[in-house]
Amino acid sequence: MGQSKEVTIYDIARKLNISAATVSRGLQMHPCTAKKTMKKILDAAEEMGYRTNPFARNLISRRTKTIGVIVPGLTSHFMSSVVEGIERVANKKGYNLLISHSSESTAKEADSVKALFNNRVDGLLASLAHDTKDLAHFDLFFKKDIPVIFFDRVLEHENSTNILIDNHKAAYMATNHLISQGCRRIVHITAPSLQSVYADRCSGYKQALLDHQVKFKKEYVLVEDLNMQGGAHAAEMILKMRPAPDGVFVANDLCAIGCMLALKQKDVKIPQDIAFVGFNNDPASKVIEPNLTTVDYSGHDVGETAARYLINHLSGLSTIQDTNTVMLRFELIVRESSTRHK
Amino acid sequence: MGQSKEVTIYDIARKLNISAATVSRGLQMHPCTAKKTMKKILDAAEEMGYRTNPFARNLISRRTKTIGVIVPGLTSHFMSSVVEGIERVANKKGYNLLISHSSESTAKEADSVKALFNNRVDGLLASLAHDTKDLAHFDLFFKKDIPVIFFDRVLEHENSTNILIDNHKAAYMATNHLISQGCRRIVHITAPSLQSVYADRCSGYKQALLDHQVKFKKEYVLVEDLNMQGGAHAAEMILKMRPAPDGVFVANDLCAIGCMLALKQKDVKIPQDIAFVGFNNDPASKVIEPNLTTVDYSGHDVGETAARYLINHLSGLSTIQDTNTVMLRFELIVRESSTRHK
DNA sequence: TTGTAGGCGTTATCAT
DNA sequence: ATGATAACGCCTACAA
Repeated sequence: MGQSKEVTIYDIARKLNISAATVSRGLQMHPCTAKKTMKKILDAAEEMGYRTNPFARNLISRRTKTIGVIVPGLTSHFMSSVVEGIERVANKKGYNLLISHSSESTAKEADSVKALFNNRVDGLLASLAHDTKDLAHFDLFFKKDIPVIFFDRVLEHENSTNILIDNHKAAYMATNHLISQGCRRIVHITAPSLQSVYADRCSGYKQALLDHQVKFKKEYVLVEDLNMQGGAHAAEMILKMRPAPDGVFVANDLCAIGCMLALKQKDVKIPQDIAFVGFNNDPASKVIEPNLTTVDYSGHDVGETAARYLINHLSGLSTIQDTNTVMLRFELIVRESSTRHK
Repeated sequence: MGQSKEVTIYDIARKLNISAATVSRGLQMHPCTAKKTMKKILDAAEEMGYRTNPFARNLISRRTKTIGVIVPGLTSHFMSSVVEGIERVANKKGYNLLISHSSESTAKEADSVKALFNNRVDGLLASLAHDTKDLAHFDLFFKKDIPVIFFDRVLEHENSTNILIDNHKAAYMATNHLISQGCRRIVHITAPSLQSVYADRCSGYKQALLDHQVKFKKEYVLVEDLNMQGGAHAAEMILKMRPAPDGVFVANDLCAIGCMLALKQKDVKIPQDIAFVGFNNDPASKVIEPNLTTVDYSGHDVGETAARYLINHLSGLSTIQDTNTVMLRFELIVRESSTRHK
């Protein structure tokens, strides 16, 4: 619409009676420019409302200063924190973000990959949809050696760097904690997902049982959508089990909460009848009563770390290949939902 | 790093022994291109792994097909829903999103505006930081007639379109509901903010009191940060009030929840002693006990509407000027926290 | 229907 | 230290 024409370096050059080349150098603070001319150029640019045209620049530099981000969804507290973290770092380093969400659909994820590829992002940060079981749709990037970093929801793959926490250990600690509180019939609720996050949490759970001579029963592993509704459904299963379970380790807080609410409605006492541990430290874990014991790790850290790694790599400051997996710290936060004795 | 060289229309032209211009037209499905050559071109493009260079294209078209988004933060369920909505529409229409968050700081907001301006976004969607009290930092856009649409957290201004709900009416209904439940000493918790969202909610509250001959007391209006901590702080104030209030209308769910938790800890009974209504239908409102009555409106709708308006405008399909404010629908969802009689 | 040629705003490589 | 000039990849009159 009313887009008035833009000021170009030629306009500045004309006004100052110098060449466009000099203006270009002045704007970039190129060392071999006379201090005086540089100041004149910068002042004129400011005054005339000049802004550099990123497209002309990118056309030459062949880099877009843009990072693509793919997340399964934005509405979870964890994921939105991650994105905030990414944005903070990217902004500071002068990178733009192209964000898209897959809504947990591999098809959409693939579309996003293609779209971001066509937009020529310099690199990609991604967290996978639940039903994504291989990384074939990322081949566009792998083939061209455009760096891709996966975070949290990752899959093993040689061509990529993964940023996550030690899910096996976290799950081990969570289960361990339940055992130490006296639980012996411990249910595990996990996602219908092929990502290692969930596989690792499940294996940590099993390992803890094993190490304490608590027998693993595969009926105790419930596969549900990891939201409140999935939790409610799991509660129905749990209510039918005989003997009744006395502990639940859930791979996600909201699901745990949905389960707790459903059980409470049936007058099951938490933690006396059954104790709970969740995962992710969602704000709602401090709202549910009793407050939910959970595994805490910072989304901001995940996002910032991922962005920093990628940008360092893009700047040639570091190589990615040598550290294929980055583990961030986490912490088990003990609250009432799992505290059976004082 | 190994960025292999890109295929250009010249490469395709050479291979097919035709001119680059024809290739260009073929790729755009320009009507006056022979069907046969077009097919050849598209096939060759596919086979050679051609992807159009958006920068060369933008350089000519002077449009970036990019929309800037500024939000105060991403971690609230509402805001992340809005962004999801925006992203969905933008994607479908072939627009990219440049997202930044102000962390509720006007200074950062101004930085983002400048950054997005320099990136030449075609338009802007923004929701303001709490302490933003004028739109001067958006002048860059206003002066160049680059469309800006504000949503939810808006400020009155002639140059912009606002997308929100009728906050006055929603607050009126919320307060009304408390009165109908028998509450007469109703506290209102609001933000230390100059946005009309909060002013309108406050005025709706006052109007409802007025219409029911309930006296307005300015001590009943508490200004707090709208998060759980702010709610806990408000609870302290409420506990000191004599006579004790019997209802609270909070401009935000999380704050309401923080307040409820703090009061419950002091053995105040909800809703018997004091009833609650919140705002936004955050998922946590179904976790707190008793479940929180709240005003529901869809973040997805807000985002999709905002994006659609902007894109229609950019496509010249509609004009923005004639409808300066768009009101979306909302609904009061009554739950136990405000239900004093059955 | 297709080809020629010029330009979009920068940057980089030469000279000067 | 500065200036001319040629890319960068695509689009679009205009001509053929």
